[in-house]
Formats: sequence, C-alpha cells, structure tokens
Amino acid sequence: MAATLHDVAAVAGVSIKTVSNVVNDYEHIRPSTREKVLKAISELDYRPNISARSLRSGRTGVIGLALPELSLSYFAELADSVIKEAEKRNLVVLIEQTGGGDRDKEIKLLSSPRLQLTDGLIFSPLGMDSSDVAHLNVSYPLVLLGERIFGGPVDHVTMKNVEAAKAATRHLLDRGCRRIAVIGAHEGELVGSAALRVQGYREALDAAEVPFDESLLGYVIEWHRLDGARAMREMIASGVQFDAVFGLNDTLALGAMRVLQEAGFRVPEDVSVIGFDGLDETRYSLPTLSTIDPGRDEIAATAVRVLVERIKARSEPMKGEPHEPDPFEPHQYRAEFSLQARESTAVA
Amino acid sequence: MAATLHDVAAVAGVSIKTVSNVVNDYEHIRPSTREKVLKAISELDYRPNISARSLRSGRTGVIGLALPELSLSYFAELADSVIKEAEKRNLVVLIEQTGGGDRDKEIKLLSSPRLQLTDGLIFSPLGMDSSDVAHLNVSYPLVLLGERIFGGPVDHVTMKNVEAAKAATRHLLDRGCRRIAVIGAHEGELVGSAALRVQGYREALDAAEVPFDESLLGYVIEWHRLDGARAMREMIASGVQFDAVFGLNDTLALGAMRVLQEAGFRVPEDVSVIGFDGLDETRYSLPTLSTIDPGRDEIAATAVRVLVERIKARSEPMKGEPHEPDPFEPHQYRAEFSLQARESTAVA
DNA sequence: CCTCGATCCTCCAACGTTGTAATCTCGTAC
DNA sequence: GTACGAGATTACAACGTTGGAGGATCGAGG
Repeated sequence: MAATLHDVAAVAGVSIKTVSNVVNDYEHIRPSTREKVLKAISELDYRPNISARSLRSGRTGVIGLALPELSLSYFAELADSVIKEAEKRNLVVLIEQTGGGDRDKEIKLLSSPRLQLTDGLIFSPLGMDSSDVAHLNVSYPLVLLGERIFGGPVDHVTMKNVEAAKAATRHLLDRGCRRIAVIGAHEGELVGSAALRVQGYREALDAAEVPFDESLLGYVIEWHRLDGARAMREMIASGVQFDAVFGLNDTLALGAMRVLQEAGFRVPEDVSVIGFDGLDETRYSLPTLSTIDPGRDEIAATAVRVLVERIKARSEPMKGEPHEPDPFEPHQYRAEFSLQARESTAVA
Repeated sequence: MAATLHDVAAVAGVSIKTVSNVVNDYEHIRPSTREKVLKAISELDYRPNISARSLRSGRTGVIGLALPELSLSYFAELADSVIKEAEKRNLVVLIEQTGGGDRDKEIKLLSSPRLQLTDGLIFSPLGMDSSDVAHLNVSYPLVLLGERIFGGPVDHVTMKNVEAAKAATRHLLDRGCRRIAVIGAHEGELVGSAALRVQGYREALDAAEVPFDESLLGYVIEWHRLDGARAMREMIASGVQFDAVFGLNDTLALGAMRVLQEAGFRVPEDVSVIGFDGLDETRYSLPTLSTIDPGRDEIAATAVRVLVERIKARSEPMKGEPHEPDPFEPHQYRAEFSLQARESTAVA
C-alpha cells in the first residue's frame, strides 16, 4: 500500500540507498539527483517506515513520560509542557499513568516492554522512595522528576522545594501571620514533596523565631481537593487557632479555601491562604490564590534536553578519552521558582 | 545487549520460531517445550523487540490520541480516561497536541509521519469543520471525537450536546429563571459544541415559551477561564438584566462565576449558574457548580473499543461475504449525559 | 512392521530501513 | 593523455521478528 524506498528509487531511477541518503540529508548528493528524488517522494507521497528505521538504527523518535495521573492538574500541565518541548525537537511523547503513588506499578513500569519503542523515559514517581534506588538502574536513558528519590544513578530534574516553601511561609509571616496552618502533610514521611515543603516551612518559622506547633499540621493521604477540604474541616473542628493556611499544593489550598469560606472565615481578611504549583486555575479562584510557581516549564525543558543528550551520547561514537564508560556523571538540575502574590494573601 | 529470539532459542535448545510461537501463544506446543522456553525467557529476561515485530506484522500496540491541549482540564480528564481504557487492552497511548483550534495543524497532523508507529488514531479536532471532511479519508483506522465534523467517512463518538444543553437550560427555567445569559457562544459559528449547545438552549426556551434575547449571548474566542471572565464582565457592563448564567463549559462558568461574585452578585441567590463538562473541580468551587456530565468515561471507552475493532478488522481475513470492501459502515455513537445539580443552582 | 494422520517443530524468506565498504564518475593536475 | 582524488552513488548485509510451507516425530491402526 504505502510507498517504500524501493518504489521511490524505481521512479527516480536511482538506487534505494540514494533515496535513503536524500531523506536523511546526507551531504554529498548532486543537486539534480536530490531534486529528482524529492520529486518522486512527493509524487508517491512516500513516508519513512518508522518501525523499520527503528529496527535498523535503534532510534524511534519517541520518548516516554510516566506520571501518576493526568487528571491531577499539575501533571496535566507538566505533560503539556513536555509535549511542547518534545515537539520542538521533533519527538513524540508516549504517556504512561502509574496511578496515584502506586509503588509496585511504578517499579513494574520501569521494566515494561511497553517502553520498548521509546528512546528514553522521563519518570515522575510518587510511590517509590530512596530504598528503591536500585530499580533505576535501567538499560535506557532515564531522567527522573520529583522529590521522591535523591542521589539515584540517573539525571534528576527537580525544584527548590525547601527554599520555595520557605519563601511562601516567609511571605505569610511578612504579612503579620503567626499561626500558619499547613494542609497536606504526610504522616511520618521522610522523603517527598510534603516532607521537603514542611521542612521549608519550619525553617522559615525558625528564622523568624516563631514557635512551631505540631497541631497546625493537617495530614492527608492524597493531594486532591477533597483531601484539602477534609483536613481543613478537621482542623477547624479541632478548635486550633490559626491566621493563615499554607496548602502544600494548589489543589489542597483551593479545597481548604473553600471550606474556610463555608465556615465563615474571610480570605484574606481573617485567614491568608497560599498554595504551591502555580496552576493556571489559581488565577481564577475567588479570591485569586497566591502560589509558588516552581518553574514547571523550565523543568520540562530541562528534562527533555537532558534526555535527548543522553540518547545522543549513547549512540554516538565516544569522543575523547574512551576509558570513561559514561561521559557524564548523573547530574541534578534544580529549576528556579517564583512567588505569585495574589488576593488570598493581600493585606487589607 | 538485549536478548533476542536467537539467544533464547540457543539456551532453550529449540528453533527461533518455536520461541516465537511460545511468545505468541501458539496452541500446538508440547508442555515440556513450552516450559523449557519460558525458563530460558525469564533467565535471559527476554523482551520482544516491538519495532521488529511491528515491521513484520504491521501492528505496534500503540494508539494515537490527538487533542487540542492537555492544559485544558476537559482534555486532560479525557486523556486520563482513554489511557486507562487502553491499558485494559494492553495498548499504549501516544499523545499529540494540536493547539487550541489550529485548523492547519490538525490537518497536517492527520498525515504526519509521527503517527507511523501507531495502529490507529483517536482524534478530537477543534479547528476543522465539515468542509474539511475529505481530510479524514486516511489510510489508518480513525475514530473521531467532538462536534466539529458530522457525517464524515469515519466512526464518530460524540455527546448529546443539544439534549444536554436543553436539559441544563430547562433546569434553570425550572428554578424560575427567565433571563438566562449564555457565556461562550462563538460568533457566526454553525458547527461545533458552542453552536449545538446554544441550539439546545434555544430549544428549551422555545419549549417554555420564553422569548430569546440576542443580547443575552456572551461571545468568546476561546474557552478558557479568562474568556468566561471577560465575557461576563462585558455583559454586566452592558447593563443587560439576567437572573442566570449558562456557561457553555465549566471553565467558562467558573470564570464567569468569579466575576459575578466580584461584582456583588450572590450565587445562587441573585444569579444561578450552570456549566457543562462535569469537571472534577466543579465539585470544589464556591459555591459548587451545577454541571452536565457529558459521559466522558463512556466516550473514552467507546472510542477505544471502536478503534480496536477497526484495527482488528483490517488485519483479520475478511469473514463471510468478501465483496464488501469494509465490513462496517462508519457509525456514530452518542454517550449518555447526566445533570449534576449542585449549590450554584440551588433554590433558596 | 508399515502406513497414516495429527501434532509439534524447523527452515526460509520476507518486512523497510541504514551502515559499511566498495565502486563509479568526474574535473583537475601533470 | 593519464593518473589522481574527492565527490557521488551503489551493493550488500544486517536489524529481530513472523507467516507459510514443509519436515520430523509419535501413537494408533492395519
């Protein structure tokens, strides 16, 4: 059905390899020949067969992106960024969902044959932790996102969680808040975004010499709006006094803000609220939600760039000293964050 | 590096084809042989090379999903559903973003070599219209989503736009509203979700013998929150009287609701608001937003099912009368919708 | 003991592409 | 007029898999 190199070669009156050379922009081709071939190509509407190319050359032009769930806005916006970035490099993105923190599913994915036709993987785990670091020793290029695993044997693109959470907390302190509730802590967690952001929160308190109060931590299991709402409700019911809420992500903050307003608190007059993630929708809530933009576009751009470098490095003949098995050590990249002050933390 | 059929065959002491047969569940294999082979497979950690398989057999196990943008919540949730559905059938999903209604990009995508390693495509256009129907004559299985093109030469999964919009409007009428503003109409549009939903709106008005007032239509270009906010602001500024707002999608409705509250209208006491799409976040806005769930999961499930049937049909030997070139005519499927009544349309 | 059919397995040839190495074709220099 | 070499093209062999056709094996029946 579809035209092949053979057909094009026959029409153009050259060898099949010459056509291949034209398609691949080989430099030593007589202009007249190139023209003939290009004409035949468009005439037959020839398109290279990617399976065959991939079989022969080992490259597919597809990168994998594994993330928990697209229905979580943060990951949807991240995927959007990654796809746009990949498109600039003429790569196509295959998305795998690992579910909301399903450790086994994440580990299984890393060795799934489903990744076969992928040149490399950008992986954002939510369930694995540093004890699973060995699973990251895979045979394909891998770039890690997120805060679950540090010091692994792979490149890692992450955000400045501690610093950013500290900045968010300081923002509230600057506005005179002294009893800052945290919504979204994970009970007993030592790694991961929640732990890091709580750490930044505590550092900011310490720096301002504001005492830390355990009862201001609202625990949740997942980071959905519902969880934020529930934690906020519990905290209100517990009778703890607070004058600000730091949602460890925007979704939690929006859920919490909803409950606050329902309970009669005015935002920001009675309680200031800040989130984290820089979601688009924080611009349109009532009131608009102050938040931390963790540098999502930069994260996506860096992840794709690094992955592409790794993919290139593995197929190119090793330049320079060949005794180094891998020319680059795994590297950690940290995107810049920025604080978006909006109505939810405005001073009256 | 990676083990091939050859390696496995050598270890198991059988021919390469026998290994292939085991992998593909061929029935006539002696249990002892199968066991030997399986042992060798797990010993060598063999995984089939999908490129080679695809080159030989023509199937890749990948389906494409082309949609405008993942940062639009509706499409993110749709993608989530499609991926989950595909996973049940052991298929992997490759996502292409065509941008918010970029007609040329959509047309270009349909013949992009990027789809080469895809067995078929689920396509949700936003810029093309019925005049582009010819472009849908592609050589691969294609399932169309959305409301832009009807009567095309391909299977089409859609929602009951008119009926659902009519139900939403009737819901408002039932609550005593008589001046129902519409946010999100597209100027001069004849096809597409906006037109259909406006049609449903008018039908409901007619049925209730409520006069239609052109000045109650709020026009927008895109369906982002910002557009909903802007259109609402314009309508308020214009001085038109209204007692309800029908956002043609949830995002518009949320943007509009934000502006209403800012302007001092109470929802639902002064103005009732309803949206369309059944987004997760409508459950958590303040007030919670009434909406239409257009049956997204059903749409995703149907689209994947139909696509898989088409893919199967094209490779299987034609059963029965072979004079029919295509055993099925293109079919249109319409998912059931449901109305979710929430606080934004509650009666005082 | 031979035949026959069912079951099990193997051989061979593709699928469409690209890397390597070899060949051909010039224009240029002597 | 011949030799040279760079530029331009080609032949051939893979890449790992599966379809098809044919070969081996085995038990049962004659």
